[in-house]
Amino acid sequence: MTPPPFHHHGNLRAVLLDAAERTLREGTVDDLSLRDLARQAGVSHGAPRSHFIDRQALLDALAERGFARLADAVAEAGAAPAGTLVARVHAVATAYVDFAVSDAALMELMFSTKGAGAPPAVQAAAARLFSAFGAMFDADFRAGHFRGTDPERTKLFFVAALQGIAALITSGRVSPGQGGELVEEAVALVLVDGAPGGS
Amino acid sequence: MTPPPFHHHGNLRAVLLDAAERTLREGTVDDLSLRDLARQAGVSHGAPRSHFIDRQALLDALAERGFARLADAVAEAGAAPAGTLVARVHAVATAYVDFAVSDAALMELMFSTKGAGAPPAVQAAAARLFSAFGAMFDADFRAGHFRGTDPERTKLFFVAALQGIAALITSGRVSPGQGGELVEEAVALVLVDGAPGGS
DNA sequence: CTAGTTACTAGACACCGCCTAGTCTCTCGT
DNA sequence: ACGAGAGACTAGGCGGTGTCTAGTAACTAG
Repeated sequence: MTPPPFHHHGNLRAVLLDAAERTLREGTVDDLSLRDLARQAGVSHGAPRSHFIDRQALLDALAERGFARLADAVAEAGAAPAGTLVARVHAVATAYVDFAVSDAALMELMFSTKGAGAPPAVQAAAARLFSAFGAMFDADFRAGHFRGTDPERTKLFFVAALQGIAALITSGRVSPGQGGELVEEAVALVLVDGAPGGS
Repeated sequence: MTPPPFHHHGNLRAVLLDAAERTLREGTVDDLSLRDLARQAGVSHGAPRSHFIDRQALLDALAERGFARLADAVAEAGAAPAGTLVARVHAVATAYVDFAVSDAALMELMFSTKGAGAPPAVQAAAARLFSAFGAMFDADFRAGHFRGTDPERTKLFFVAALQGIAALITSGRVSPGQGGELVEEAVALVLVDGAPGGS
């Protein structure tokens, strides 16, 4: 049953990434240690080097995964066919900051790739997230349901606001409850009919 | 003239903090090394321990300083007696994201203090920033010049938006130019008369 | 069957944060 | 005036980390 525990257990890369995500969920990015991950996986401290040339390479792979997961979560939240526009926007916004809050360390890692130094893979994953975000409400933008003049700018502003709200929550500056209020404020300010859908 | 270079040169703490800020301005937070700072200051590797019990203590002191500087910058930008409301809000917003962009690593450090684990000094400095931010436009809030229903919530949302814009810029997701546009969008959305003051 | 590539082990190096002991200097109470 | 104590700094050591290198075992292709 157990594959020969010697060499080539084959999925070390995935095991390391999973362990890293687990560690990341209950700590910060600098709690991540290649040697510790290797220990958790039961391999020697040099083993990860076969899959990640660098510590940074491990971090990049985690960021790429994170962007993909976030894009999925956002897309799923926005794919509700029924429901008002404001409800859908609210769902997307909530999905975004929920992800950012529950995976705060991952989020920090995703957005800490300095300048243009990020490898193409994570840049592509990030671009996929943003384009999915943008395309989701294009029709509603054209229908004039959003405030602002330039759709592109308004969309970008919206994700900026969500990002900032998440940052304020994870840094303990506001409570999760206040965070929810801020999300409502965000959708209220961005839509021309900003009445909260629930009330 | 030169103070005896042996013991007690007295301002080691300030020298270390200055060197740390310099290092931080052209690198990330984990480029900071107590030993390296000691080397820069020309003291032994154990010397910093007289002033900072921890590496974290050094980081906390940097964060405290950062909050104070940010609060000053914001207060100065908002203290222009003449000028329209939108111009003043725009100035404050620009000051905020300019600081966040030019001192990106410091900003990350300031907002990475996990939960309530921050020492009282930095919490106080952060509170001073936020209260200054809030008190600045209280009269205008009461006069109904801001959108939103709850002033407190709108103010918090505003700083969240600025924080997010800064995050998008420093992570290379948007250019500084786009950042400026996003700032204008932010003040336009937050004020009832959102016409840009410059045009 | 052999050659090469890949996944892993094991050891070393330099760096780091942290701790401890020792030394020097300044200050303060008597 | 002087001795005690506190503070600032030096020097050394410990465990941990990332990275590099050499060696080994397994799979794969010719």
